Amino acid sequence: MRYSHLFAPTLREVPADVEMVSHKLLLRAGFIRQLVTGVYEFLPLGYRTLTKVSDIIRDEMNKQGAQELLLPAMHPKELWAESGRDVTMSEVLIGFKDRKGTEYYLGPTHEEVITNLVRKSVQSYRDLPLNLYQIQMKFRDEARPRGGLIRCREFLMKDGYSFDRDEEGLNIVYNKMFEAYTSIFKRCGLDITPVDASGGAIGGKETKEFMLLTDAGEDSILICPGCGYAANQEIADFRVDDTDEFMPFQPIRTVSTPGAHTIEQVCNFLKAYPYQLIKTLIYMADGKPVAAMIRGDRELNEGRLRVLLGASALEMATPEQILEYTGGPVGFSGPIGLNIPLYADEEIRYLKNFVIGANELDAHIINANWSDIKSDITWSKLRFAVEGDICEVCGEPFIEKRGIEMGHVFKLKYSISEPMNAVYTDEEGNEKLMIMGCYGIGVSRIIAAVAETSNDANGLIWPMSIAPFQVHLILANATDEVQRLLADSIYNQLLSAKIDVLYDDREERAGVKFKDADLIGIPIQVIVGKTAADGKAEIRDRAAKLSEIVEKMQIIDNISNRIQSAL
RNA sequence: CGGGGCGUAGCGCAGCUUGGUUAGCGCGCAUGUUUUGGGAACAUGAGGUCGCGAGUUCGAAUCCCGCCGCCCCGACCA
Repeated sequence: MRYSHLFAPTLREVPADVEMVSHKLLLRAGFIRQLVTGVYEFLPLGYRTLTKVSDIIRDEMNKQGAQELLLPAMHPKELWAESGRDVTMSEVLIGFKDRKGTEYYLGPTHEEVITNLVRKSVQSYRDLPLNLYQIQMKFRDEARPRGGLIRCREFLMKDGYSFDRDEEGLNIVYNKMFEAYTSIFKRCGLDITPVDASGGAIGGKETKEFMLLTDAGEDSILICPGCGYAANQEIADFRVDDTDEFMPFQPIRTVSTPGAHTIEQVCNFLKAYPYQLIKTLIYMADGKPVAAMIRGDRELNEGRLRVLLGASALEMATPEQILEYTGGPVGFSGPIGLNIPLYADEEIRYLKNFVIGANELDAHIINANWSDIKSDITWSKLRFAVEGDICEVCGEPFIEKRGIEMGHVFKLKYSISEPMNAVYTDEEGNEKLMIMGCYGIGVSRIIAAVAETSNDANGLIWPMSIAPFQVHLILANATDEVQRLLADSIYNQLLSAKIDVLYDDREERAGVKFKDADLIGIPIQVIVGKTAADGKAEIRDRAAKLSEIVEKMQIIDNISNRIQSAL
């Protein structure tokens, strides 16, 4: 490709309000442009890299026996009603109507569509297992798109789905996909940490997220330096401190706390610490109220509570509902006298003389103890793990890191096949549910992740495997005939050798070309300049910033060797 | 959805507080001359619904109201 024909509008400056490094560099280097919030155009350079990432994914998926197909982006609403996810995922679904008024969604993920396809086409155990995937744009009405390609409303995703006869089959394909993912990220030059995770709205039991650990990450990851256990904060398992220290009980009493409805205000008013308070949170679980109690300085893990309750929808009660079920306003809820199910975090089991709400305006109860609470209480781990919590496995304290989720493998099991009745007939003629797994990778997000982690003050630095081109050939002075002849000759030789080359033949000053080359970040730069008179060119490593002067006869071999060793 | 910030030429910004010529600067773009290995110099020139709408006023980029869009921070997820 000749640069003079390339559509790659590089920028010297970027909008001041763009924060993330990858976002800035991908914009500046002419890889992407934004249409509206969370929706991007992939320019030729960006699309080349996207294609290279996709090809690596295909290669590794196919190696593990998966088959590529392409499913529709527009889904009839009824299909989503079958799985019930038209309700549970309603916030991210982007819908529209056709001319007849039939409702559709743009696919945010494809479990429904693929399960429908497979259940119609597969009858016998002989047709299983199946492992199918596609690479396609996904559409999600994200609450907050951010960071350029990090979090988009329209993004390229590889999504794969497996259908097996039994758990054993699922385990085999799940492990294969885990292997494939490990290889994919490695080949893309990403250092990825697999962590335990929760299934989220897609459901599923056993799941691993592939995390890129970076301060720019959106998720919190807890890592145990002792045994290597790593998990998303939402499910990280920790050991609860269950020491029961002796402490004399104080007389319980109700005190006036005018205007103090936050933990901080109550603490200031009562001269207490947040860990001496118990906050009582009122939730609506599938329409029924429950109370969850947790230490004042902790955060409730709604995922854990939802699992404990077996609820599909869990949301905080409205002020009106709180008034109805507790008799008091928001900020003064407490367990005494409540007529709704009580759940408490195990951590507060041995707390004594604690502070709780009195279920009336401007009043709290101090020196409360569990013997004062007559209702039944269900104890469970309800809070989020935090840095310093003790690893359940080995007893070492966790450290916390930030991460970006690059991929996810789930064992869906029967969560989709059951509501959608995806069945097959087994050897004995019995009808059985297919067991499913699903496997996703954010393809466009990989580009952002690599850009985020591999760059310097001058621009991007692509690994050979996914660089838009392998070689950036620079004709330093386009008006110098000797230079042009040598550069043309090298260009043609590289093309013949099937090496991906971008040839900067523009009539620009050398400095402009060097700046653009460093910004775009192609790993090998070949500079044809002053040394052309001696029949030599300069080969420069973008990442190491090291150059060598090479005789023209050896240039192609030198480059080929560099490419081979980089791949 | 809550909080904060921003919207003026392709890009980056000033002007707005205190309304008043023809709305300005840098980069980029076009033409010419010189230059030619790290984002050249000079000269000339083109380029604007001041986000949109309604209002106040003799007069609005500037003041008021409404809307839209964008970025950042939190609740949600590849």
